[in-house]
Amino acid sequence: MKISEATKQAKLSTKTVRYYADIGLVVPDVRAETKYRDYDHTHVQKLIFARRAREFGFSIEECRDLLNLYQNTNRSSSDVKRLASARLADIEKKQQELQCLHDELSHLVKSCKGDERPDCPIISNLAKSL
Amino acid sequence: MKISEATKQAKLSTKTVRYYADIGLVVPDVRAETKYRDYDHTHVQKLIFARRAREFGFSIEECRDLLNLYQNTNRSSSDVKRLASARLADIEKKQQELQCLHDELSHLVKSCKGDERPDCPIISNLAKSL
DNA sequence: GATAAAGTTTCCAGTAGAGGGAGAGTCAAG
DNA sequence: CTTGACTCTCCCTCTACTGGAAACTTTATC
Repeated sequence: MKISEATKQAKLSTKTVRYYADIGLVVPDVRAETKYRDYDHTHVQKLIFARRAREFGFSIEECRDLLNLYQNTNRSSSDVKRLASARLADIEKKQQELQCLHDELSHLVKSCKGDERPDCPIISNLAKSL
Repeated sequence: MKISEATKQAKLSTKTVRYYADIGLVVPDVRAETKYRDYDHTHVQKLIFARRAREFGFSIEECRDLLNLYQNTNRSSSDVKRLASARLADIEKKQQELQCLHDELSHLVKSCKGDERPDCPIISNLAKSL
């Protein structure tokens, strides 16, 4: 199938699908005469797999690893679990950071009257050198 | 003062400080004869302000807005509150997304045995087209 | 005063993960 | 046969820097 059909099934943009071909993440066949990319069902499956992994926040390189594990029927589930656990740890770290930010900023927002006067604890706090 | 002293006080890298000068965020004087950037105390204050705003996750353009509000003694605190509230909403949205990701991924990680066998619910789930 | 080391300058390139658009070739329908 | 829809490659843009090279200035050492 041509690229538009593949993007439709995989729910990705043509730009993204071409990009994934360029970087070797999901590489279709290419019709020699027309230079058109030619995707089959397995390519589409890999695109879907990649999209979902990206949605989980895996980087392109992690997606590459996961796709290799996906294709490798000899893999052990521990290999996959290791990648996913690392990603989970990233998420948890990010969650903690965001929680700190949220607490600080919401405290500032609450303490700011938000009226037409210039006094503003948000600005004052940002201006503190620590 | 020269750039290295400013970076030291503001706790930013020289690369970053020069970048901020280039994009017009914090623009120092320039010694005509040597072309060396010349920072004074108010420049350093702005650099610190910008660093802290960045740490709060404000974009460069938002930092620019906040710096304008910081310098504008006629501003109303509601202007600042509006920016900070928008940023807070961003953070809360991101937190929700991360929570969803975390729940899904931790469920998958828990359900994966992580042994030497190839069966892996993580891979199976990523391969689902929805 | 000479020289070496450290600091500063500009400029160019690269990062992740695409998106936008130009200009040219290809394909299917009317 | 032509028109419009696709597709191709190529280059530029974005964010917020970081790294490095070559040239210049300042500072420290002898």
